[in-house]
Amino acid sequence: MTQNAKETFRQCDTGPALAARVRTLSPTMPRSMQRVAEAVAADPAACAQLTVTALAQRTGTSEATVVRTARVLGYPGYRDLRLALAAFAAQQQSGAPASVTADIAVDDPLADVVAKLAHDERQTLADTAAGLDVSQLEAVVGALTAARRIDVYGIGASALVGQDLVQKLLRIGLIAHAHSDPHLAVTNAVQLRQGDVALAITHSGNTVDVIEPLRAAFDRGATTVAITGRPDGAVARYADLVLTTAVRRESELRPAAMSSRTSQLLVVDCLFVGVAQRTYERAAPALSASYEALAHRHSPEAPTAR
Amino acid sequence: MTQNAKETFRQCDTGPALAARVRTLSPTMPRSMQRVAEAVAADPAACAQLTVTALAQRTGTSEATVVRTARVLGYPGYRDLRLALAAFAAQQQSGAPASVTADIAVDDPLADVVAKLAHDERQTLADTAAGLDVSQLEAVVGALTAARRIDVYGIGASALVGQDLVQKLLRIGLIAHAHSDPHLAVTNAVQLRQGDVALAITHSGNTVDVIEPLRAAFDRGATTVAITGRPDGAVARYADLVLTTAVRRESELRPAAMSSRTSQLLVVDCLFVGVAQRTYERAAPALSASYEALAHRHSPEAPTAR
DNA sequence: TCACGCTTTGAAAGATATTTTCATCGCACG
DNA sequence: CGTGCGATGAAAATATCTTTCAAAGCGTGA
Repeated sequence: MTQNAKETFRQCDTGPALAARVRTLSPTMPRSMQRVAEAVAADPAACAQLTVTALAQRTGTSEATVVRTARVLGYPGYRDLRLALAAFAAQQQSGAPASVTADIAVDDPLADVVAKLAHDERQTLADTAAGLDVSQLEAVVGALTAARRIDVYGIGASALVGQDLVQKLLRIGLIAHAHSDPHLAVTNAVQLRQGDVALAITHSGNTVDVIEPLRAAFDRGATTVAITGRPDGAVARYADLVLTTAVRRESELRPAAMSSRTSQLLVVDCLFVGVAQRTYERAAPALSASYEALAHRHSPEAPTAR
Repeated sequence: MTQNAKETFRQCDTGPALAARVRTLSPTMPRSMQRVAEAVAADPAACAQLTVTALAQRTGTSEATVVRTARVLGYPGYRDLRLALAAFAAQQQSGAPASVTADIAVDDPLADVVAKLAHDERQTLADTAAGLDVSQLEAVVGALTAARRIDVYGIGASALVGQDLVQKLLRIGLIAHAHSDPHLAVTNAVQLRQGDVALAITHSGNTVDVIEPLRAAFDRGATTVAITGRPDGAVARYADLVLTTAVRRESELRPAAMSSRTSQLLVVDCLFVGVAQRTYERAAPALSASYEALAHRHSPEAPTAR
């Protein structure tokens, strides 16, 4: 039979993307949809066995809500979500032992803490990578590359991420500044104009201290970018471009700052590499130059692979 | 045959067993059922996307025949065969595409960059977790918990990691300072005494600017700790305790600073959680207090779906 | 504080998909 | 040349999924 042997592959990449989407989208959903999403994320294998009605009942919602959730997660309907769930469960079966997915307890031995934290950060990275909108990323890279001047706003843990970005950009010859003082940030923001880039980093998407300077830059006509876990947050109102980071459940011993930082740093790295690629002629010598310069600050030990 | 009563269906046999069963049972089947079985075995992924009607049409048979085939293959009905098919297909293609392990090229599309960076950082985390000496970690946590004062030294990218650690420790009531100015670092280091902790962060293990203050602290009798990728480096000479971070190959577009930072941050997080566990009585209220305090800095926006 | 409007939600109607039923067909054998 | 029996598909019956719509909830602004 001559069937259309061409790639009938659909975009429905069943893999980790599913869990990622659940975690990324979950916070922006209404309550009952969240319940469904949680149930699905908690036990995909079990949910794959359930009909709409059964899942609705189990989550204490209605069929309509289940279908709506499936839609938000990117499937045409529940039927397809179910298939993806089955696929996901199969893929996951050889995966992590349940113990590392549990929350960190006060009396966990340190070895477990290490395993759980590592697992969690790995998951965060996978989620972020899966959830990143590459076209937005592309646009941000373009804006950064062309910018006359780049201002970065971040507070608390996000301030460090901002500094990381700035360090990297400086290293390849861009003009970038990190601001964590809200007043100075605004003061500087009003100096920006079209062609400049203002970039705000906030996990919650609602941090006033970084939204204010971003707004100021926005009003001045600069290209504004937000790196946030909440693309529906207030920060997005003044952001021309939004890069979404994964959001994971937090707990007392695992503050949100921890996973958001991991997530944000991945985005920052992507930006850096993207810009470095596009300005390679200029960046490559700059990179080696800074490498050379640093060698002097190291003792003359020869570095070798261990 | 079996009526659809309470016959529970085991989904654990989705794997290669499916193909095997098709081959085993195929010869005993009537012609049209064979056609269905063949189609299923030939391209499970594609068949998983088809409805009964579609599969019947494609194989030139009827819905009834498809359902019968599903039954013979051991499933309660077509719906379940379809789920198994999806799971099977997912398992087949589960291995990581080799492409993500390759180095980042100047002309890689941004989507590949994201995938590669994420993959790499995930690998770094796994390596670090695997390579961490838990007994050393335990000792460091103990020292931090008991310390009167904690000084942290880091330069460049490691400076940010140091600040991250300090932010976290301050948050749970410890007295910690980050130093990235080598002179000030030494000046402060000589103030340390037994029972204090000095912690140096350096990827290369040979950064003079952080080794000097660590040495000063060491000479004063403080407990000295190194977080480094080179436990055989110069920094280890003045470190009572050494925590080893994973070292990955670097390249022009993927500076060492990138993966070392990921690695170092994991260690920092482990330290933080370890200390928080051991000082839980004090840390828990402090953590919630700082959380409360921050809430005021966020706008009162309610999260809503976009 | 209260009313307004927008969002969220579930009940039930509507549409599809799956399963069952049953009449017909094809083939082997008497 | 029948006759019997499994194989087969059309169509009915059922289960499942999707859509619609009205009511309830909730934040917003007067």
